[in-house]
Amino acid sequence: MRWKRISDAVVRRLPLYLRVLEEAPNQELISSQELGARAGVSPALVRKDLAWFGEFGKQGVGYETAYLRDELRKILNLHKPVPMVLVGVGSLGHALARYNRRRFIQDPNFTLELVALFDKNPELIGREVEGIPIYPITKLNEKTQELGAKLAIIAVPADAAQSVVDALVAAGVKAILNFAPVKLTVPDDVELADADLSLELQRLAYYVND
Amino acid sequence: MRWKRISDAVVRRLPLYLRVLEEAPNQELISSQELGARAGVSPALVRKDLAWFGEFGKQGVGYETAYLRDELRKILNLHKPVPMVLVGVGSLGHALARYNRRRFIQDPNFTLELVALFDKNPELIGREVEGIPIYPITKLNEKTQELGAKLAIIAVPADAAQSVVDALVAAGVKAILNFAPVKLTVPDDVELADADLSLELQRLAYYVND
DNA sequence: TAGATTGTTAATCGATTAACAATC
DNA sequence: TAGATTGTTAATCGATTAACAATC
Repeated sequence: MRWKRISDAVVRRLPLYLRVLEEAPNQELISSQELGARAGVSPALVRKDLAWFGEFGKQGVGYETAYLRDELRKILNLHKPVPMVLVGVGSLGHALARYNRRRFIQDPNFTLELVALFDKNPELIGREVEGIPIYPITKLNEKTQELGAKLAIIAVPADAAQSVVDALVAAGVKAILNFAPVKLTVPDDVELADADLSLELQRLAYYVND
Repeated sequence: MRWKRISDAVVRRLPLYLRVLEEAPNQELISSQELGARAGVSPALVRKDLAWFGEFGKQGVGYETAYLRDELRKILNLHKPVPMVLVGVGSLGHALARYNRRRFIQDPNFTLELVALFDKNPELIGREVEGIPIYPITKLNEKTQELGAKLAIIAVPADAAQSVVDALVAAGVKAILNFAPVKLTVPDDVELADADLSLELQRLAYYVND
């Protein structure tokens, strides 16, 4: 880590700020007031969040849009290509792969590049999705290391997820986005984010009054 | 709302507890200790969360698994079928529809039923995904009301998302899961959850040190 | 009865907001 | 200079944890 341990709540807002800045390329300056309004965050919190990483603004003036954008990209490691792998090319995995690849091709700001897919189904091996090859899961360790991927997406069935996580961690992956509906365990130095759609929908059902 | 306004942090954990209970159908009793351990939550917090909705346990004994499960289902409105619609049948929408439908068919505990899909692409109209019909977006209001759907999923491009949200709200939808990468606006009585995959991946990139 | 565990209150912790001196 | 806005400290708010009396 380049800075002291920053709270997850803070890190979560950084991509939000970055998006606002990327959507305002013709604007020279932006105040915490305006940045906050567009990101849905209070101006004070915008300033406090940014202050964890340095002094990016000028008193009485605001922040230089392009400069702050570049600094945020560096903080988020998005200033250079980030290779990424995906495990589990079922219908969800397939869709996620297409989604990401297209985003990568169409949006030059989006530097997260899916470079390999893995599945255990022999029928899928050798095929590709939007030009990304599908490898057998037995090649996971070798390929992941070869490609230098430190970020991974998991879209395998629940009962296979933990063993896939373990294999990814062994291959040096440091952050995982998990779509399988199970609680997974990772070492302290690996970040795990759950994108559990069923859980989210069940939560939303709470707000649906008869 | 059947109870006073309950914090979002609390509601978010309820489906987690429900899952643990559903995965332990042969166990008569469960303590806050055990329930918490399996859900990844402290025992004290489990008890406090549940206490917002009533007294479900017995001192010195714990909670009756089946009873607590049924109560949680009622709290989350999952004790009866919840009709749901999805707008935007691109590759992501398509995959989400398949994913949900299969889950609904295979898992009797999963009562969220996708009943209609909408898209503006004329080529898709009249087709179906896993037996769910695709309607033109012009029929959104009529069909949503007819089917009584109060929960919706949005998987349309960013620039179409706000107008879709407005149409859903007008049709009586009370909770929306949004996959489009934009900040959307809804009235106070509608719950909006963002499932912004790019944002989540960008956040994870922070943890990938060179 | 003795042991265990709930429901609840008080203490702690962390995150957000308010306020303002510094300064562009 | 006068007006505006940052970076930062202090105050507030809310969520989690600790502790324990009630009681099964």
